[in-house]
Amino acid sequence: MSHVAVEHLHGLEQQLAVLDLSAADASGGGINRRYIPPHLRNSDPSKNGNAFAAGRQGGYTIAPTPTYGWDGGRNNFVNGYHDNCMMAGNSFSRGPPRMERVRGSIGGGFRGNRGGAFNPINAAQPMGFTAYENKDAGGWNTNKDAYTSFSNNRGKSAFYNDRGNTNRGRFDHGGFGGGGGGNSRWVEEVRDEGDWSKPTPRNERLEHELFSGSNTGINFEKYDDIPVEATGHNCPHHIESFQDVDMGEIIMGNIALTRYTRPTPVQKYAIPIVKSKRDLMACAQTGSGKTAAFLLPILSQIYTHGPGEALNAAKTSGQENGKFGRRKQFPISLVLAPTRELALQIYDEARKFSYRSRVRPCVVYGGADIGQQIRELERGCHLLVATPGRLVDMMERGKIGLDYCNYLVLDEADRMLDMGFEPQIRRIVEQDTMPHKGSRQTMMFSATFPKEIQILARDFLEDYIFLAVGRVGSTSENITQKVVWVEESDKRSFLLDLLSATVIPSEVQESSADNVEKPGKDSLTLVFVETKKGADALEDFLYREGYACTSIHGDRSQRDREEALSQFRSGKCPILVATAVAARGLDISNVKHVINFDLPSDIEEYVHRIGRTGRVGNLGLATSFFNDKNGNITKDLLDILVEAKQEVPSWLESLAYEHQHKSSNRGRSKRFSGGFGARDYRQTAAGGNAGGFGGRGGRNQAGHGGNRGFGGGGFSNFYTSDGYGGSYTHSTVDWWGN
DNA sequence: AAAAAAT
Repeated sequence: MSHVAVEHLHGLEQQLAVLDLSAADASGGGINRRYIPPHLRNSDPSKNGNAFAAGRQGGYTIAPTPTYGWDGGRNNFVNGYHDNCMMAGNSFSRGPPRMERVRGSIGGGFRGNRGGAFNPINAAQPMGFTAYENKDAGGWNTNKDAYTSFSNNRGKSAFYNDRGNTNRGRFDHGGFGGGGGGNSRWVEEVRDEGDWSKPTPRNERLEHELFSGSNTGINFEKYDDIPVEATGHNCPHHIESFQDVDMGEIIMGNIALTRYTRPTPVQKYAIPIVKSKRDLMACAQTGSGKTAAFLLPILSQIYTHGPGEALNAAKTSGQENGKFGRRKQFPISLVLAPTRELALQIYDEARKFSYRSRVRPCVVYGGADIGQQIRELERGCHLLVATPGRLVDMMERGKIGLDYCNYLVLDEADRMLDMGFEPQIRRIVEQDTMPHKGSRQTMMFSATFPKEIQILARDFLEDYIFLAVGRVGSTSENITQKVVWVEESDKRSFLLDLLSATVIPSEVQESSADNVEKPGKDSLTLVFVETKKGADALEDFLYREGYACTSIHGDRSQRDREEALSQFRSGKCPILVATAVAARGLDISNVKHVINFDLPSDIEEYVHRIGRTGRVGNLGLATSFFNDKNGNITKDLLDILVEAKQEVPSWLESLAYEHQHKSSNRGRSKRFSGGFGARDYRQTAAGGNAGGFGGRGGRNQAGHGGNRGFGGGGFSNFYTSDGYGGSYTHSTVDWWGN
């Protein structure tokens, strides 16, 4: 783990010039002054080193961390209990309280808003903490007063105006709850009205459902290699263990149940940042543990503060005619994600961390029955995970109000912009009833930090901390990347050869007993193709060849997509043929081999794809079929291979050379356009990073921009964006001319 | 000449 304070501030001017966000700062109150990203604002670089960002010339990319799962708890569970330790660096004294907004109360009388039979509290469970004992970890520290320990000088902010909370607050667990039997409405009220910081009773069936999933192995030493850099005003100090920051007994209990042992680097930094109510812009990949990095502290805050106004709004929404639809829900937290599968994945995590709490997570996304989703919402929704389109739909139907959404997360923000979601996102965040920035807390996650994302950060975030998370130390060395020349007509037979070497045919697989781990489960192969038609055709072909395989792409029904994914994950179908839909974000562990049957035209897409493999201890293999159709990716691919110290076929080298001299811009990826020009390189290195990440040394390819300073550490993948006077060029025309 | 996402 490195926390690097970069000493110099060269390049700041260039950075600002690049951004040129001056007059466009409309959201800044109309003052026509140059926008300076908050984390760059400090005039004393020695205190707040941020040449890191400054030297980046407007954008860089972090290659993905492979999809590490969590340790199965086999080793070193460190802590049994909270130590009530507050971080010395926590900046609770920062500025005015964030949640200042006070909403007028809506409607009057109390009325239970959920007549449904859903009973979140298992009345049959005995109350009292004997039921909470967790022999593994003792994570439930029942004596902890999470609520008061975080009050500090912030006190109860006005936002969490305790209207309706006069009877919230410090109930003993016995005060409520015991009376739950039989009366679902009473139970519902208990769910909302009780002390949100106290765990509700156990539910063994649910507990088993949520936490019995296999925990996949992880090598923490590798994680510790991931360099992280935080810049910004009064950046809270990072934590080293989950016990270093008080997240309350519900969270700690669920951490124990998930058998998370130590925070990943992004969690070490993000958790205290979010807990101290700061906005966050994090460059990190799925698989770095970022889902938990925002869910844990957000949920912790919600447990600590209770539902506040959102509760009353939800209660009374059913009473207002017309204005609100019946039972409009007012989530306290919203997570936006680009793909349906990713949304589901985040939702699944949220269910774990909201176990035994009063928070009810929901997920909405397209392609699924909206009626069903609405019914789920109406049973209560405190944390909503959504894809943008369906959420807008829900808002327009009056099913969701964002008036009390204190926590906003944009996950895979770059991806969402790439997919054209910006209008919907702005519609959701800026043109509706969501609290303004500064009133809400906003967290953005993105693999890259191009200009578009910086603008979004400027518009959505307030005085944010910028977090740059590298990837596992030598990830690129964990993944063996092969590029083979295969003509189109030979691809299928070549694929069969490849598969026969690594995949067990389905008959063999069927024969193994159910209780034995299927051989296929450990050798999942992900085959990427470029088109949906191609995916269908190839799946068909493989099926006829006797392989248990399935496919996922955007034309398949949502049900089929989810089915395919689960069959793949479970090893029932150890081969998945996929289009770009599966390239990013999906946390599919155990992928041993990624095959680029068709290479993508965008190097970033390539990097994301191969990032699906490469788990520690399970060396990953990525094989790409290359032929003369792939000219556009030649140069970038070469750069990646060299950077990752992979074998480079000599024909690729000469092709790249030819290509470079043949034409100028064409075929260059937008993010990597200009590649690693010497100019870029010098500026990045001179920007203060040279030697900064020392690490294991050795990234010294001539002309390989921006990497030397980071040694062998994860930052070797923070590519600078260009060689064109420093501007991040994003063409509005894509490779197909659309 | 594409994929994704609301219907």
